Amino acid sequence: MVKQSTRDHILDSAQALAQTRGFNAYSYADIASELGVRKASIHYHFPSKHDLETELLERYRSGFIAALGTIESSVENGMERLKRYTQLYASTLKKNQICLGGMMASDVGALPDDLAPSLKSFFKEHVDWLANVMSAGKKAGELNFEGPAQAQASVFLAALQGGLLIANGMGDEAVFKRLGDSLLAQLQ
Amino acid sequence: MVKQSTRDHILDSAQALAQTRGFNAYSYADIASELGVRKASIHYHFPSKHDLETELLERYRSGFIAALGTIESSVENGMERLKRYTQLYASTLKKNQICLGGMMASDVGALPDDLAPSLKSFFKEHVDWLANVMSAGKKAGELNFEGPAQAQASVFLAALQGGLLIANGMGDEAVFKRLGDSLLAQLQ
DNA sequence: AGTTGACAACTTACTAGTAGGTAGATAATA
DNA sequence: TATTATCTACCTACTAGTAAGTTGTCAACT
Repeated sequence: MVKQSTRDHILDSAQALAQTRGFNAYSYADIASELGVRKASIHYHFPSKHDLETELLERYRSGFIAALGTIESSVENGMERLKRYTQLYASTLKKNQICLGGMMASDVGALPDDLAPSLKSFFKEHVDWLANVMSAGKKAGELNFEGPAQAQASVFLAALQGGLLIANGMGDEAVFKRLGDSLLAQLQ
Repeated sequence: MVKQSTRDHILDSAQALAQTRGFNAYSYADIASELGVRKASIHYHFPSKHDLETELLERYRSGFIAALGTIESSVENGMERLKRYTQLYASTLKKNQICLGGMMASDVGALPDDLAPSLKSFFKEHVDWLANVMSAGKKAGELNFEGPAQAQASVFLAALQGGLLIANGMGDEAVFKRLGDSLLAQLQ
């Protein structure tokens, strides 16, 4: 952890608020009071909320891609890779948060239109990564499923996103744990 | 369609707004202008926004239970019942909306705590209904899956909720269509 | 039949508080 | 001395919510 600038702190705070309360239920005042600075300082770094939102999504996207790279380089087995992927979601849930992408998707009707392409890419990247892992895992005999890997990957992603949503809504971590286990068991 | 009171119109409008923009991104002013009445009229029927939210969820819950009853009484086959269930979600997506329950779950961090029990019951009702359909369908040889029906039902619900979220976020109905097909095919 | 009272549904006109955003002064840093 | 970062102080628009008054309907009393 190198030097954390105010700018980074703002993004961190905004992200936590967005993933907890929703993309449209936090304000510059919330961030300011959390960081102990004035609202105007935040406007200095992010002139409009739209600027902040744009950067938030971009940072989340690239951060997630980095996390996927870490998984690939640290474990070889397909099943193990999927397990690690679900753990990424589980750690979000522990903070009573859902995926920023999922939150944006739910609030897309109240968000500026120009965020949509980036959000679309976010989901596409995840499905593609999962499909690759599944395809390779099947070939290696580590994973077992019928039909195209792409379809299987879509179901997997949707179930995790929905599971995160439901478990968060029910305030019950165990719901997500069981879901993840079932999901992985089906690929055995 | 019997007499639609202003009260019902308010609920309809609020529900549409909540399912489109999010539970915290619509105002009494939005509803008022949509209905052509004054804000104060809405406060007359629902003194606080909390009152409106509570009733919104209750109405949605009981409406959904009624819809599940309709499915049960109109089709016998388990696979057909699940298909009809997924169509309920698909029709929501057509209006660029997601499930009100899913929307609430995403915004639960910014919602009054006393809505939580009702939301929890909402998801529980759905999983239980799906588990019953699946269990009966398996016994009748109409559905095919391994492991407990409850686990299967949880995955099914999570995948549909997540699929709705993702398809809405991507602005692509076909994504949900394919997901529903895969999901049902896996139970064949 | 005509008046009265009560109530439901809705209005206008207002409140205090919060939203995002800006101008201009000031402090820290290179 | 510039530049960067932060501040105070403000603006306008909008938020949920309230008070008090107006309308229409309907039943009870005379």
